[in-house]
Amino acid sequence: MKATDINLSKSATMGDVARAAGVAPATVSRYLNNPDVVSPKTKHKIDQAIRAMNYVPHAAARTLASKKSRMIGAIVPSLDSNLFAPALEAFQSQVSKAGYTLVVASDNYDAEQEFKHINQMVSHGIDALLLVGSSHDEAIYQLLKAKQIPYVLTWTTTPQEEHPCIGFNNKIAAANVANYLMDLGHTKFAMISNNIKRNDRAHKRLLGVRDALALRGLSMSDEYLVERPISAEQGREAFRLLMSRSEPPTAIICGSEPFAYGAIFESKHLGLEVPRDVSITGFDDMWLASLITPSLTTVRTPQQKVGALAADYLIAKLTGKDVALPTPLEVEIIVRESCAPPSKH
Amino acid sequence: MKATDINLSKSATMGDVARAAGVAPATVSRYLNNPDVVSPKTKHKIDQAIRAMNYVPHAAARTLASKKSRMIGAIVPSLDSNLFAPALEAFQSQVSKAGYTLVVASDNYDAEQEFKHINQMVSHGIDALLLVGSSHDEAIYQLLKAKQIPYVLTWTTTPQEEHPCIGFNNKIAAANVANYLMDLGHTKFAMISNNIKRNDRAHKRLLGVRDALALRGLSMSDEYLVERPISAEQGREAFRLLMSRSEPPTAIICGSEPFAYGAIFESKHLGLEVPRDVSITGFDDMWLASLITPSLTTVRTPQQKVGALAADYLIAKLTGKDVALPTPLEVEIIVRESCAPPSKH
DNA sequence: CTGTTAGCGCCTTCAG
DNA sequence: CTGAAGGCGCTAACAG
Repeated sequence: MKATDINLSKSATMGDVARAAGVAPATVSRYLNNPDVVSPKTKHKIDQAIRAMNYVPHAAARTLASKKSRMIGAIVPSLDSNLFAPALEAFQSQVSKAGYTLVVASDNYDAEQEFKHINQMVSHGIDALLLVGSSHDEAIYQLLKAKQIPYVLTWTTTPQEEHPCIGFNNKIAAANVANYLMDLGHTKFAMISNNIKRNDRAHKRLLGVRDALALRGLSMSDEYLVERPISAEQGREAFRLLMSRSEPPTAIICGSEPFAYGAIFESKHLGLEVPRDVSITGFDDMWLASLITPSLTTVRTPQQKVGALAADYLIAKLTGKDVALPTPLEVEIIVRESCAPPSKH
Repeated sequence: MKATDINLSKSATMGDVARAAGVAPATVSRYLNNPDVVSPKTKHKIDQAIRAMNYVPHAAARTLASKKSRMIGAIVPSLDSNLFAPALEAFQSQVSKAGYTLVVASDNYDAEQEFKHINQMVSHGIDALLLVGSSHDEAIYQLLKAKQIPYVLTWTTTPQEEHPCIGFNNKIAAANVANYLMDLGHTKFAMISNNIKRNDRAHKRLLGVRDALALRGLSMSDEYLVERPISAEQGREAFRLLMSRSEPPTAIICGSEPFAYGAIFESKHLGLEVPRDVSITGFDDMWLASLITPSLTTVRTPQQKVGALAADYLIAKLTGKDVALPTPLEVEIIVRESCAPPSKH
């Protein structure tokens, strides 16, 4: 009923608004982008006209003329899986609060897909970009640099590189877990991990474990490293496999939490008792960790914080503000029931 | 090293490509949008030029000139929570496969936020839009209609309305659950549900239960309906509350699966045994359903299918193809261990 | 504080 | 099958 019907077929343009308000288009533009420099009087007139005509600025035209799209991109390995969801939710929240629109894509841990998506996003003119992990095609960095698009790498920290990162130290976190288990007396370790070639976080966690073991003169042979796609179901299978070894491990470090859930569930099917027969650790501290029986000893990672900080960083960067270099986030081992000293026999 | 350095500061434009290829910009445009009408010879020249200069079309300019942004929007209640993640992942996959870019936002079940996001997306020129559920501000439909933007409502089916929907019948699904429990002999029901005012799917599920009960001369009073934000933790609390009633229910229907998980975990704390002391049902059949003890009787909903079909529908619509009216998807009760006849006493 | 003037990069008739 | 010309809606100097 409103004045909507004025432009049912053709949306009102800035020109229309300007005419209706009796000002020049440029003034309307100012009203929109820099209201402070417009006199209250004309401001009012423009405001009236805008809501009367139900005017909505044309973002593409704006992008074309201003070189700023007000869109921010995010590429995650997977939208499914709770692994990145909390961070993405926080990211989207901050991003939209700042008036930006979020563009997302998932690459399924596939570098080619990632590259394709980034190209598409760049073509769409995204102003900034969130990436997960630290291993990305060099061409990507070149592209981003050429187009001067700010970006952050999340879930990682690589002080030696010059890429801005927001995350925690996966290697140290995993080493801490290994140390905790060694303190309990474990020496026979196994690890269930995502593909270490394609997933740099998984890789770093493995390194952390290996380093920690080495420091105490221990090691983990390759047969005790099981690489799987991340899911509880895969965790079950991996667990079964590991426990069927002639010499089963006394502690299993799961590089991703769903593996740990699967392992714990499967232990019941196998008639094994956690932690008496085998200790299990997770990674992330998802909601199920405290509810499952036995509850899961794991490392708590600041997921929403990663998302929120990443957004803050990018937005600050876009706003031209001073941007504090993000420092690695803290990570904490949550001790629950799934670990115990190895049983002697 | 490539010819990338040609335009480090300023990206190559179509004009640049045209000049390099010795043709007119219009021809390059054709090559991009309608290759078939370009001769193989010039096609080759243009191709060369494009990859030599590392040319990437400027999406905003394209949108401005063509009125098509090649972006598709999706607004979901939450990116977190596995509730919509599988569907969104499938949606994104199809969408990007078709060359579109996905724009997303979450509205936290808040109508105002949803409206704001839609406006923003429309301003950005999205070509199509995915929405969740059937209750949306009338202004939204008007806007979409005015701008002629195809859309789908997902997770719902409302044949009486003229909105295209892709989903299943929540009411019937819930009624089936109630019937299943009544067949087992239950008469004292409770339901744990998300806010029924803000979440139309939750509302429909409640109606389904109520209707089914009524058909057999039963009913559920308001004290046995507990409304909570969706999470296992809330499910625990709701369960505790319900079981502390002087006359506890013998069957609890959970409108969302996390509630059921929480209820089952909490039952152990309370020294109750499921299903002996109380039967519990879920809704969605998430991965945990089969792993938890007791495993969860629930209704399996075709989540990725919803996402994939929604994408197919919208893309077909955009392509101008004949679009079959989507029919309601099937839903299936998965009988596991969490339900049994009520114990007599 | 406001109006004028040029484009931004591409698509789309319309001719040829 | 290809080229030329105009404009999509907005912003960004530049004057006034």
